[in-house]
Amino acid sequence: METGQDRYYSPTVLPGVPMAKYPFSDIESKWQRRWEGERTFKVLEDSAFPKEKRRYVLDMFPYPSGAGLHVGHPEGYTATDIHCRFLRMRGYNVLHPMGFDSFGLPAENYAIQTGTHPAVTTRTNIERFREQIKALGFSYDWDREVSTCEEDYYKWTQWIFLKLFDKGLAYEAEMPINWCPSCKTGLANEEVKDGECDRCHTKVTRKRIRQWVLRITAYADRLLEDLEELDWPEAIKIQQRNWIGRSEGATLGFAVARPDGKPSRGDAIEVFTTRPDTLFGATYMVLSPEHPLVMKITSKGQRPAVEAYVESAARKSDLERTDLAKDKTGVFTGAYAINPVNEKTIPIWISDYVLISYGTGAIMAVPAHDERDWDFAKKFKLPIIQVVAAEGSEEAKHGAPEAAPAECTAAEGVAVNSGAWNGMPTERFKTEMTAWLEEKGLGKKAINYKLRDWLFSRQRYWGEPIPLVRCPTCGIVAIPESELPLVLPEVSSYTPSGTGESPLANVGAWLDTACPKCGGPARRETNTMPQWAGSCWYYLRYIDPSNTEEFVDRAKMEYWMPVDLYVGGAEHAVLHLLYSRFWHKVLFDIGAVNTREPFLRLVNQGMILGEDNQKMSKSRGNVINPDDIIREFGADSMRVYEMFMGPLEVSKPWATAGLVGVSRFLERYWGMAEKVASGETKLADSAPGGELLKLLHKTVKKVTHDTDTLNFNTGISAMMILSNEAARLAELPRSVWESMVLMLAPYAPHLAEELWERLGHAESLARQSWPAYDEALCADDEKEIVVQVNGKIRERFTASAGTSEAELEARAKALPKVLEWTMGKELVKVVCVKDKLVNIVVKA
RNA sequence: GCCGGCGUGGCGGAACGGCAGACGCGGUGGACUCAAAAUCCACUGUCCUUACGGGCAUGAGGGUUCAAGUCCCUCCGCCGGCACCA
Repeated sequence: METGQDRYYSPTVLPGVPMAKYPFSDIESKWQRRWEGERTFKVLEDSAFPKEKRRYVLDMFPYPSGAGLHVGHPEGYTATDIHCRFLRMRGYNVLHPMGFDSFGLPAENYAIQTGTHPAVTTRTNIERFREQIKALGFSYDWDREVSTCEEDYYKWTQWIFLKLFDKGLAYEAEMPINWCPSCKTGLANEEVKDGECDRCHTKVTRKRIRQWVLRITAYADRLLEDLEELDWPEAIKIQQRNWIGRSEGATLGFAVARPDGKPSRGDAIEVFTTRPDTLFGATYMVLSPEHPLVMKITSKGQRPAVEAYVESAARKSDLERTDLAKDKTGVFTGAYAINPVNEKTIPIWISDYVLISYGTGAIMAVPAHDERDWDFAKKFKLPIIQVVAAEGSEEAKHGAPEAAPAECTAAEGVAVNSGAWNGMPTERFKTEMTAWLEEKGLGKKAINYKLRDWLFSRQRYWGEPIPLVRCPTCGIVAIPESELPLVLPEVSSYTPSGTGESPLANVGAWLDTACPKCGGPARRETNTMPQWAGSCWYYLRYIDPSNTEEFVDRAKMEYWMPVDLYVGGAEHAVLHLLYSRFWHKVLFDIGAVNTREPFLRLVNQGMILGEDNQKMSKSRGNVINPDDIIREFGADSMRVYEMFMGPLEVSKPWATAGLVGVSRFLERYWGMAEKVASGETKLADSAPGGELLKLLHKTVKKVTHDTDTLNFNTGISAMMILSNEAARLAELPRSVWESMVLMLAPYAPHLAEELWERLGHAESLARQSWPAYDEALCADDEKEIVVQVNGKIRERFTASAGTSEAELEARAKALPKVLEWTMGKELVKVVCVKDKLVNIVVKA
């Protein structure tokens, strides 16, 4: 249907949008072939580049879904590509790789439906993704591509797991886990959002199964502290800090009281508190329903009620337990504990507002100074005693009644109703009380984290098999490194087995093996690793992707690491970024990497929304497909438009209409080249002068700076201004035109290469020197000086740059317009800013 | 509820505490054309004024300052994260 002539025009995307005129399709495929054929972007560890002239610029690699690329993917990829091309032109050796995060549920679910092996689906999808990514002309070194589901990759994922296992950082536990009934697999805490599965939004339930767990909590402090040294968005650091949730306080024991009121010898209830200063206000205790002491201390009379409560709590999902947060529930156990500071007997309750998984699973309740305890005490009519008073208040000075305050407050202040400590400020009281507890052997300083260990096993097929065997005599045994990779076997059915085990449990021939230690019969681990495993270390494999001896060569790793710039979506704020930091630190500890942190600088690109300002989604029908855009407008237009839309870090709506402005900008370059070719514009060898020279240098300065700092939108704007001016010229100085083409190159590399070639250069401009600018030529000789009277602009005049403030003031005061506004008024003061303004302040 | 981030023309967005609205889209008028498209030129925050000019404008209200979109306080709205973590 298409004729040669209207090949570049299609009315389908946006009727009424003008056709593009330059032959971008031919140009883009030509240069993509050239780059590929000549390995233009292949990069080696060349020692001629000193350390400071090397850069590792990393994109978050995609999961190759069946839907193909959407316009969000190329945003970050374009940004890094522009930056990398710029760096190469500035003489840097740049590592810029791409790969695929290719284990994961979608391919496996498709396999369950159709019987197609996930590897087949995955490879097809990767082909498609790679093609789409290449169509945008990114300067990746494709020789370094990795794919996490390939044996020669996951061999090393398994190898790292064994290192974790050797270090005691991987352990097996039977515990209630987050279970997604739809994915039929366990989930890490980080993968549960609002009680729903992060991936499929099914409500998560609880289930007890045998699990592999990684001891990420052992690294909590380092994961927290080392955030300080990272050049990451503050928001992401805060999210990680909150997720780790470090809190300082004390643990202390409360003895359980015997019927006669004396402390029993054996049972003490240990609690964690961040407010040891409020101990005198602890009027009751609460155990989590799962607390091991519950049944032991419960009195006969309360037993039926307690048992019923424990059982109903067990039946509730985490979501229900937190959803019903507003209304507290609980049951008295019939037992009492003794408050160690005043030996008062206080009742012990159980309630599900106390979590078994945090702290000790038990609390001392201080209802006067904790909102949750307050609600609970009010509901069950438990005593409330104020023990903190606002500094300077009446209570602080003269003491408070031993009763409930008007309202609950967690604010700090000074102690009241606290015996000898009365009047002591909270901060000091905390330390003194902790010291007192330590001295008496009742408690000690303690630190707690919200972070939980990482539930690492999945009951699914399409992931890295965990390289362990279970031997009846030797227990859990790691398989020897020489047997890696432990290859994922073929299965007849991908459906998870009903028992909650992975489909691997049904592959007898694979399952039954010999124990590597004793040689006796043993059974392989059937769980696989979560999707995060492969992405935890892929940035290291890019450095040495085909090494069969090591996960990465030491010298090469030292050549490139750490990653200088990492660009990707903010959705990985805690998950991927916390997990990889953890693995990296483990690798650091075993001497396998040379830096404590993997990613020095992190930038999150904002989301690209649909034209309706909503999140792009199939159901909303507002999805823009990059293939269509490339076909209608070309990859260069797509690249430049995505960068022109606004700052990289913010979310912004797509507007195909806005794309035409960028398209026109690129066409102008083409048009200029055509005019040069036809002789309509003369390409002059003479040097530019005057305003044009100044504009050129200003533009080079601006584009240099903005490309370096990733402020692409304003850089493009500067090039537009220059090109608007240059296009008017009948005589175009060659040096101006060449600089324009070179500056355009990182942004619209195909067009720029074509224009460069038409300028008579045989070599690609990929490593041409970036244009230089002369600071002196960036400054204006004449400055427009604004004259304000009482802060309002009344007049302006021009003065040569650097004119003294005194002269500016004199000239400003003499202007007729200014005299009109100041006549007959009292002069208060005059503010002068060199090269900018004069503000005359007068009074009526 | 708590913790972040953001509110600027019709739209996307610019703006070291110093000319608010760069650049682009859209719109209006004009040139070119038989006509259109493309291209080029001019105008384009808003109100008052024939004009010259002037007033008002960066979510709302206060404050600091000679000067505030920018700094501080209060409030409102939107987006993101966390959510009984003792």
